[in-house]
Amino acid sequence: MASKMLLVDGNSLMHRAFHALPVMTSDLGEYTNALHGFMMMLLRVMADEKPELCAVAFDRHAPTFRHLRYDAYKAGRAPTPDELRPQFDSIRALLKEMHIRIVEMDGYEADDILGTLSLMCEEDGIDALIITGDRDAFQLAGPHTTVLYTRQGIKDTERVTPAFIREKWNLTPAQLIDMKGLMGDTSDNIPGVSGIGEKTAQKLIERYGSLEETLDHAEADQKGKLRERLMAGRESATFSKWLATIDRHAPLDIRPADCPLHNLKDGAAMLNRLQLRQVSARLESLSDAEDVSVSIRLPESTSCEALPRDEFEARLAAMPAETIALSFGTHLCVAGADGACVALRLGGDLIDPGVDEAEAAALVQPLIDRAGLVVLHDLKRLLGLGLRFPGKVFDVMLAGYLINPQRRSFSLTALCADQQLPLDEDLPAGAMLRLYAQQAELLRRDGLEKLYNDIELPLARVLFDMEQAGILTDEAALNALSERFNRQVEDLLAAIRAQAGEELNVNSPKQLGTFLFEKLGLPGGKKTKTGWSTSADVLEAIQDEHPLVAEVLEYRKYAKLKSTYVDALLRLRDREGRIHTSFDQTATVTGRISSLEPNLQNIPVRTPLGREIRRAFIARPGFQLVDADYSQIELRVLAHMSGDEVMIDAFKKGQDIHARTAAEVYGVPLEDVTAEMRSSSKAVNFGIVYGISDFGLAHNIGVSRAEAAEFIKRYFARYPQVKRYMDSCVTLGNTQGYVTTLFGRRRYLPELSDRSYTIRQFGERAAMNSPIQGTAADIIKLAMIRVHDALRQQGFSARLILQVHDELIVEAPDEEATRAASLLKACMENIVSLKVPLTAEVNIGRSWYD
DNA sequence: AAACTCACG
DNA sequence: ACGTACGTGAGTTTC
Repeated sequence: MASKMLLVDGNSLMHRAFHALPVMTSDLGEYTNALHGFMMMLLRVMADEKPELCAVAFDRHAPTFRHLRYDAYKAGRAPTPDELRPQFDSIRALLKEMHIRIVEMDGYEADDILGTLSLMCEEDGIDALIITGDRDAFQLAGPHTTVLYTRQGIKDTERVTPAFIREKWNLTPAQLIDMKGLMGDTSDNIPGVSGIGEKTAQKLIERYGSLEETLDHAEADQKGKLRERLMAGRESATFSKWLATIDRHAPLDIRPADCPLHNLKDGAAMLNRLQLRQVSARLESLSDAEDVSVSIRLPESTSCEALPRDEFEARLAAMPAETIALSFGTHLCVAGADGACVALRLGGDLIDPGVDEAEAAALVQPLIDRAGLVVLHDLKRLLGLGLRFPGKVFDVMLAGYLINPQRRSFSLTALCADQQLPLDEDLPAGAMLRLYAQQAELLRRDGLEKLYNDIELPLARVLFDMEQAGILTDEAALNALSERFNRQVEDLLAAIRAQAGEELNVNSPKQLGTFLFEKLGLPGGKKTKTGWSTSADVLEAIQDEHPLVAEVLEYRKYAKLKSTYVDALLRLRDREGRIHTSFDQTATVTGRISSLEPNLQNIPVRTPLGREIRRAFIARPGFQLVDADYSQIELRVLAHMSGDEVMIDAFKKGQDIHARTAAEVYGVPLEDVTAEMRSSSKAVNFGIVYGISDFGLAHNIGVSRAEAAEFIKRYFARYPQVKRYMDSCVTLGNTQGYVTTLFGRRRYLPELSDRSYTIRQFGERAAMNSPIQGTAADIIKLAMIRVHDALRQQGFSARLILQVHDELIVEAPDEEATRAASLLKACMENIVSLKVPLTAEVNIGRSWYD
């Protein structure tokens, strides 16, 4: 395979980065915004393209006559801003640290150097990739030279190839210079022919092929104004073409092979000193990326047919099995990389009986057992059919989730549509092979391979085991609660209706709102789009106005507990009394997992009454529940990711973080912090993690917006690096279009460029919250895999059975409980090493309540 | 199916 | 002038 060289227009990219980003400084006051933008861009392209060679070119000032091109160029430009100029020295130093070759030469612009190097690449059989924000470089595009043009800002790049240029102007790359000779370029101070713009220039060059031909035929072919202009502008046009022509023969004393990339990480120290943490993180992940390239020969076309059972079985037995894809839907469909594709009709009706799913699974198992790689959709579901996958697996659903967690569906249909792959809904295995090839490339390009291989795929097996295990519930306890709640609901309902004097449906917000705010005339603000709001906070505010209001609140509490929890749990118990939730690994945009049918991640705990429900979740006889939860994981993640010294110090010292925050913000010694001070500081800490706004904080802790704003201001004054980090999240979201967790999980943020201010604000909060929430999710997922595997390897009977975001629950035999507790705690605390310790609190008890 | 409400981290 | 804390799932009513 030909190697690849990255050619960077240093000046152009620095200017682009500078103007795209707000001014940033290190704590020593060095300007860093252009550095940040430049490096993010460069590292992203490196991650995407994996070049072996790289050089960065800079313009070099040269005051002699020979270097007219440079002066002409310079004359048209505003002087370099004071905040940018010093950053050129810094970028040179940084590139040196990273062993990236800088190329510059008196009298030559960066684009001459890139033109020369790209020509050398063509001679040496190397693919050249030129990164620039200068459209002049388009002329350099060729069969082995692609221009990555950074558009407005630095997040978008356009791949400019000869085909692209042909598409857009119907010209060759070289003809762009002729066109420019005619039209000129005000930003580069190229005069062109006055009165001729892009459209006319393009038409003329398209017709005559070159500037010279155009000018030679002007007198005979043209008439009127155009003829006059062309004839008058002849000299200017020729000069302009010369100005626009990039010199591809600069006398450089290096060749592409002299510019290998190596030891990029040596730049880390300088990045840290400049506090370019995001760049650091990206540099880190860049070098860590594994190369798990896919090599399968995809068949030209797959025609697939449904076969009778015997024939199907025979074809499977004969199928080559280096790589196979299989899908269970209306058919069991199996495709091999050789293009063979066979299917078996499943679960039909009485007239046209298909084969039973479990039976079909048994038929295909031998093929799976000898397969080198099985491509499938939703491993966890297939495990549920009784299939086993001893070898390598590629799950297109999980891959799709990592590639973009935001899409609403990860069905095979949706994923294929996403990648523009045709799909036969009944016989999709062939399409799955193509989908796999495309996704594998995307995972590699986006640095998601580690997340896929080390987290999501192994986690699917862990979640499957957890779902199968389930959790035991105490039927008698649930029945008792049901009856107790039922009595309360009935009594309260009767009391409410008696006072109301009508058969009010308290469950109907519409009826309730009308009654409270219109019939009774209680004060209440209209809040929802359809009418009166009757939410708890509204009702709590008017409790004293009428005794009925408090009773409605009471009623709601009991009704909720009964219907959503107690009764639902009773319904969902299996024969042994165990409840099996389903974990959805692709439901959230941040990387958390969700739980459904029933949702065991929102079992009440905050109120004493609700907490009673946890008494019904128990260990089976002779077993204990071992429960461990991370303490303040999100704030610890924030401390790590922001690098904030104060916050890191608090966690290192094992301090109560909310009290420490209060001490900082109120400016009092830790021991003088009152409960009230701690409580409001706790709310601010939550707010920080959510992406703070003064309005939100004010709303939450019941102070004025101005007071909340002041609070936030003082907070950021004491935690300046948190402030800086939050800002950088938003900046990153804007520049690259997404934010990432510590492990590289992405969330795209189209909201940031929405027309609506409200939606953009939302995007900013999501940009701040997602890396934190997502990193915490990554960490606990890793811990789950470790716990699951460790329990088995060490011969425990104990099993992981539940996850509630920052909490893991294991069911362990009595005699294993203590050891399981230690293992759980150790796994969770040591799964990653951050700048602050992670701590997990463990409890052992017969019930979840305990 | 959407809206409202409320349970959790 | 606008209108907001982040991430979920479920039961009920209403359209």
